Amino acid sequence: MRNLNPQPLAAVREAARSKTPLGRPRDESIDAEVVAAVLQLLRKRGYGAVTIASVARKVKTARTSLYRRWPSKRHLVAYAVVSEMGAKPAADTGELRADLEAAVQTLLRAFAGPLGQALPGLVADMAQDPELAAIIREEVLAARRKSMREAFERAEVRGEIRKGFETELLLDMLTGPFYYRALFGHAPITARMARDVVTYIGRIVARGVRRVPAHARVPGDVETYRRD
Amino acid sequence: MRNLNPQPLAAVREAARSKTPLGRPRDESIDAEVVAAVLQLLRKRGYGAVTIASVARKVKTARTSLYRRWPSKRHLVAYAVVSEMGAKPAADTGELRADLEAAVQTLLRAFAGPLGQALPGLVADMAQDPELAAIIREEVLAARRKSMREAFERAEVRGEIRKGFETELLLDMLTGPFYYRALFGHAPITARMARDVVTYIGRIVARGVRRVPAHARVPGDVETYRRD
DNA sequence: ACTTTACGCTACACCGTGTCGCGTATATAG
DNA sequence: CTATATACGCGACACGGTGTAGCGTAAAGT
Repeated sequence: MRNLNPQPLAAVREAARSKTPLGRPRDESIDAEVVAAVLQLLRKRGYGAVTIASVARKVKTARTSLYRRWPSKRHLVAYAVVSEMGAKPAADTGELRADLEAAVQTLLRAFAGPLGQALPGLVADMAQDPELAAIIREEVLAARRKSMREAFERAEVRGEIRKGFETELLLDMLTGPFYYRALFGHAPITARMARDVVTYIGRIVARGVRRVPAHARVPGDVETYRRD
Repeated sequence: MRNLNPQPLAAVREAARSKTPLGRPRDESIDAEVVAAVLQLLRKRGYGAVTIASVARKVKTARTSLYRRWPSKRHLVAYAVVSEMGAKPAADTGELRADLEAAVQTLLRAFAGPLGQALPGLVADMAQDPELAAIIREEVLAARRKSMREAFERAEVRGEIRKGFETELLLDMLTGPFYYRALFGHAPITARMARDVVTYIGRIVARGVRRVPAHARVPGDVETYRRD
């Protein structure tokens, strides 16, 4: 979670001395309630409805109490989203297609929930706060990408796919369409689409492809694209 | 441009009567200066620096004059971006790869300019204003998508690629990575990456691919992915 | 008791959006 | 030339959201 909730200076000392800090302890239940409130507001009324005041009202606490825990609204929302979208266990079925399908299903579900609602506002906040951007990338995106990257690596080791791909680009082509559609809304995000993306990615990396020798070509076997 | 600048009620009557309206005419030079000012602010200081006041100051006009022309800041920014990113001529080289490369080059350049700076804020505004979202989709995205879609269709007619693809998805896989990287910044947008995307898309659609008959397979010719 | 921290509250400063009304400038219609 | 209609520049304002400061009080440790 890193720097998202840097406020408890007392907690730092706590970790250092491994003792209970001093003074009145922080009400830990508030953290969870705030996260729940943010996610609910996000889902039901969108990013614009998430204000410090609206969250405080929902949790029945004071605005200033929230500012004691998070230095800004951005950090608050990021904390909530990261809490919800924490690292997921990476699927390892022994087959690339199934691994990727599992990963894509996770994306599908994520965009139906609060993350889908938060995405546009989150992206705008990230653009204005590089530190926040780094946190979101590392805590939300990196975990998902890592599991998919490893799926490709395992497939390569198994000899299931060919070698030498720009894996990062494959990841972007696999998941980029989801973000793209979620943010611009020009096309719906469907299970069918998720399936097709995986199929197409598979076509890129698949082995078992033989170049048809020139003498054996039939009309229509145009080979515009060089293959290696 | 459609509904982005709906203010000139007089202009409606003008069009209806095809006469000069009445009263003091609007200073047309302001429109162009405003667009230039918005784009410059966007490029140099980012979306956050674009406020009605900052634009008015740059153009040396009054805030209220801007509100007479555009109903909100969102409309103002959208108008500027659409003015800059108007429909581009579609490349038609007779070869899919070259057509796609041209389209992708356009994207590459666009993200280096004001659009790249505006994107996060624009996306957030779109999420809060469905009407604005529709305008941006139609005026900015649709034109680019159309030219790429037609490139695929021409290639299909020429027999350069196979048939039956989800073209919309191919478009998303082709351009989604650019938007994805521009918005999240997890990887740079480079000429190399642009080239590779086109290569990979080509691998998906290319003909000249023959399934290796089972009796002719050599070890390592794993065929996990069904092909049709 | 004393110290230290958290909590809830009120008040405030700041900034950006969007609206209103005024006096003035510039066009057309009669 | 007068009347009408619109645009312009200006000042003022309401509204809402962010973030800060200070107060009295509550809850822990020493």
